[in-house]
Amino acid sequence: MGERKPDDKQLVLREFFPYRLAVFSNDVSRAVAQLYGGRFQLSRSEWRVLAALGDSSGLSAKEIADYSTLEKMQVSRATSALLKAGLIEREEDERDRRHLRHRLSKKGRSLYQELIPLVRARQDYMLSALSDEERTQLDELIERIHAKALELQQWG
Amino acid sequence: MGERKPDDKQLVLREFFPYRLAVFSNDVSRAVAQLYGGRFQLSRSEWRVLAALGDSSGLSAKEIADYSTLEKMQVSRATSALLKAGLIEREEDERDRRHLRHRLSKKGRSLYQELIPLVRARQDYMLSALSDEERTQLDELIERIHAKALELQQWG
DNA sequence: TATTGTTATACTCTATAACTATA
DNA sequence: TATAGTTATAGAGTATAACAATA
Repeated sequence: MGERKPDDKQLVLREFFPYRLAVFSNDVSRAVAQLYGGRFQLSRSEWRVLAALGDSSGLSAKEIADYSTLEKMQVSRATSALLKAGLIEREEDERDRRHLRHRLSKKGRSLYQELIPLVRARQDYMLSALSDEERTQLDELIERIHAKALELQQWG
Repeated sequence: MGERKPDDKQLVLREFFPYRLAVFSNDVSRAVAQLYGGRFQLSRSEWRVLAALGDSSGLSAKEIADYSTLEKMQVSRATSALLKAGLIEREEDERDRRHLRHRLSKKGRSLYQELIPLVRARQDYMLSALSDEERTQLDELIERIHAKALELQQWG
């Protein structure tokens, strides 16, 4: 890809995969965050919690964390903020009072229904650069590298 | 890919491209950050500045920013920390004293040369999941989506 | 004892803007 | 006046750990 022969002692940042990927992912995230962060004033954690509850109502904090790849602490902060904003409601699970069951409020559901089509439209616009076949291919390539990355992470 | 038919009113987070990409990119970054963040105690900004100067010596702060996709402010903080740690040196450009020319110190060069092979090895391990052809394909697919993401970002 | 959820702490990242010095 | 770089500030992300309530 370049004027320079890659060797073991040197690294050209713009050709380094983790760097390219981080820049790419940030730009994709920013394109979506402009929506939920702009007019709707949601943080990324809050957006993910809203998306989790829009998809499956009645989740506990831990289930929201699993759904959204957030730490339980981030979920706790996000649910506090969303409660305060009146976008969600919650109540204790009668059968195990350690669990809090969360769901969207009427206001939250209405925001969700306004936001989702906008967010999907941006995703679809970005993916319109690819054919259906290419999208499947991309998914598969990503999954294979992801598995290797998780291996490395676990080895420490 | 799913038990649920995608529609316009609902969104399943784990099937949403920007979310999947963010999780993927974070895991790839973490696999590399374990190296420079662990034994070498570098932040991500510091690692990028080190990589910039290891590749091209004598850069100004602005040139480092352009090279590394960092804000000039992050560069300023990173160079301060790297100076304090004795990993870089700098001096005024004689022809324009607004510019500071940065380079790795002997200690910084030695750290760079120790770090780069480790970092490359992790990249190569992750990419070993793909054939050469697939890597080229992945690069191309990413670039096409990236261009769309930048369009959206600029529109606001 | 283990689990759910909250709170505390500390460091990093991101974004904006004011400020200085040089040109 | 424009540019290079520093500093200040505030909000958000990340990681660890202590803690209370419940099981």
